[in-house]
Amino acid sequence: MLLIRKMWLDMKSVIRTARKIINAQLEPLGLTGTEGDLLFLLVTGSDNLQQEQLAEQLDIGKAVVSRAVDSLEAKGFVNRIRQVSDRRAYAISLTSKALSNSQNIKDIYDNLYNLARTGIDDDNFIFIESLLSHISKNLQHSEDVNA
Amino acid sequence: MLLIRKMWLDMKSVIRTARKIINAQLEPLGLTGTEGDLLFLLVTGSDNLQQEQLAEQLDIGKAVVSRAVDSLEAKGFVNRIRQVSDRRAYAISLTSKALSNSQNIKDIYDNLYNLARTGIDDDNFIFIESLLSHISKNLQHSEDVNA
DNA sequence: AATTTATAGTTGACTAGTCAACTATAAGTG
DNA sequence: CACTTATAGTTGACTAGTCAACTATAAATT
Repeated sequence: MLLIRKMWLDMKSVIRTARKIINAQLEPLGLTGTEGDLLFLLVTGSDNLQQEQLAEQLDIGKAVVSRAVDSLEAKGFVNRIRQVSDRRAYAISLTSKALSNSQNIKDIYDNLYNLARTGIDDDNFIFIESLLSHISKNLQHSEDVNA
Repeated sequence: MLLIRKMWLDMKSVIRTARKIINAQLEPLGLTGTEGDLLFLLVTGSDNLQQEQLAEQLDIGKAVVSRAVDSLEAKGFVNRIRQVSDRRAYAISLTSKALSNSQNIKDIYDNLYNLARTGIDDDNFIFIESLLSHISKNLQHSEDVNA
């Protein structure tokens, strides 16, 4: 099989399997994968981000963020706080319920990350990331040109 | 930002952007991405595979293959041929319509592959694939254990 | 041969995500 | 200041994919 085809499959597999592992561990908290991603971002030092920023940092569309925040709000993990400086935007702030689960959430993601890089030393990990970033830019650039 | 978080985003971005590029080029042929993936597999030397094998080689569920083959059949690109040796299974065979488009389809995927690896030499490409495969196995193994 | 177990494919219900159209507010320009 | 353009968020329609239940056939076990 073509090497690149295998690379594609491996990337798909990594993302799919990671999603499954995360989902299974978030389930007892009553959270979906996207909701967990969002909370993880907020609990690791970036509380009070706007939805637009969440979308950008998670690399998903703002429609997904809008619905995930709806759901997190309904479940009592976050509040939308209308910004005075820009009345179109909300700051998404963590509730005490979210804070009391924050270590749990961090552990779930940290464990996944540790699992993923088991047996790969730091230099190689940095290297792989730089190559993936390179590939990503290659494709993105062509998208921009043809758009 | 955590390096691994960036790696995740890059992988997601590569897959998403590749999908968009492929979709845009398949559109004039009246094909979706999954249908294109399937035809590409069949035209690059593996005609008459069974659906189960297509699912495995594309790393997608057999439900997706079932529906994509339905659609490809309706569009006249493939035929299902009931196997005498195993009357549960079909061989998926390319029609002349598919064959007359095969170079076009190959070019679409080859161009994407060339674009992706622009500026990355062969050794590094082999290396990145081995690391991705390693990561994929790390995750998969934990899935197996916890299932 | 009859019974159980496994496999190929189909279908329906579901999840995650995209895209485009929309509302409301903000910022830039004549 | 009025007008245009840009931005934050929402919503509905759509796509790609998963999972589990099902049918039909095959293979293994008794």
